[in-house]
Amino acid sequence: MAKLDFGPIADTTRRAEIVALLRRAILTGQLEPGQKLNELRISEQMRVSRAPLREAMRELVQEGILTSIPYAGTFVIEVTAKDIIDAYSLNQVLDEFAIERTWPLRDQRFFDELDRRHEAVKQATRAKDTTRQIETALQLHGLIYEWADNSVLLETWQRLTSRLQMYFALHQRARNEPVPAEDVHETYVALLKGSDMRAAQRHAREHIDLDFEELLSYARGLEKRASKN
Amino acid sequence: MAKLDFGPIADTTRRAEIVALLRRAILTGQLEPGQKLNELRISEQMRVSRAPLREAMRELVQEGILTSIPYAGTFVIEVTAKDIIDAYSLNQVLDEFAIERTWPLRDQRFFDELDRRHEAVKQATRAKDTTRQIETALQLHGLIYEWADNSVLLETWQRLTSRLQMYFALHQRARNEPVPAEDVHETYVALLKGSDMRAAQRHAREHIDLDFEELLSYARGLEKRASKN
DNA sequence: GACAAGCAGATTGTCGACAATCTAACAAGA
DNA sequence: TCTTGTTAGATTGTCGACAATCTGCTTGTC
Repeated sequence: MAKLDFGPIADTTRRAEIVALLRRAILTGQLEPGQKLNELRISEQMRVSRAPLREAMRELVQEGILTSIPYAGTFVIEVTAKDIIDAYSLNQVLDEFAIERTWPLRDQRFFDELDRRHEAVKQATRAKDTTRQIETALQLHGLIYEWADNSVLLETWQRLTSRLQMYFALHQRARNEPVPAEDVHETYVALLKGSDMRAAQRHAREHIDLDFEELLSYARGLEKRASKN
Repeated sequence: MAKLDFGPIADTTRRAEIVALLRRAILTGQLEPGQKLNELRISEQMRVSRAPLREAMRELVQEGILTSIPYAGTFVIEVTAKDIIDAYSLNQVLDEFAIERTWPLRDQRFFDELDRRHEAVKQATRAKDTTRQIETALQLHGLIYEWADNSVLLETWQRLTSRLQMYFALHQRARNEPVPAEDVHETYVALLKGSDMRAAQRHAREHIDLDFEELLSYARGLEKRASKN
């Protein structure tokens, strides 16, 4: 018997598809922070009744990218500078932990997958597809979490990723300029292939990809704009 | 004008109450791991239609204590030894981080609240109310997360707490014997009041309250029982 | 007896309609 | 003018019924 892994069949509930659609719209910034989601309007656009739509929205609320106020509505979360700082600082700690756990488990398959994802980032960069660039960069970054063999850690990372992706997308949209052409992941990948775990951890802690500094300055801009209202 | 803080009004949707009811039932072990939740039966018992019940269940799925398989049902998550180990090891890392962030923010109000929660644990212990003892112990433990001034960290902790509470409740149920009478939190509280942050972190990392060792041995028992099927 | 097809019951997924609540505009009174 | 009460419209929360899907049993065939 060949050990062929078929994997699970796709979820074919409307709910699951709605979740995917909404999530994508939020994470790419098509739905802006603070924006209200009108159930009737969306359900008509999607040709779906409100029941599965509402269930989908509950999931995204719990996922942390929507927020719900009873009898008032469901809204895309607002993004403050503090949120970004908080998410980033937690991400640093988790990175360190993920690298520590992944380290002894690295094997050829890990290195191959690392290269594959790195290549995907470079390709998206060449194609100037900013949305895809963010996606692939986060997937590259997520490999250490998938490899760390800790399901709770992975879940936590995935929740965090949603927000990070949203933050970066907003940032890109705001500055509205082409993404950096040079490859900022070269060092990261090289360190993960190397033999100095501490160095890899230090790098993760100090220099996150996708220039975090810029993201922060964007966040501070948001803060100022918000305080004026 | 007296600066009286009224705080937000209680959510009075059926959905929110159902969430609370179900969560409590799961975390106290009244609903056992792996058990299926029959929508019709539960909605009749609660005198509620299936719509809000289903929405509540979606929330708990996303919260990580239920799992859903399309057209098959929604089930209480199974608990494996690995889950417990994973949750615990992540908890160690988060504790360290939370202590680091809380440390410079400690003030009189912090110490007062620390004592208050510690007292609550002792009281539950004296009353031999095991469920409440677990709850209060986790609340005591959660103070450093509430104080760390990092919303993402707090959310992560709350998710983790759900599972930890469930694990401990299962453990207590399984061994079915009175809880330890002596106070295991004395050292923890003292260290948090002291001036040696490293020592507090080390304590959190090495000796978690509510004897984790026992919990693990229980988890290993689960593993063995499961492998027999 | 083994096995596939098909049927019946139970359960989940989805729908359309109704009830409860909120918001904003307007009117009445101090 | 400011406050308070009222009302209409829109939106969310909930309900009961129907459709889609799964499960286990029965039946028929070899």
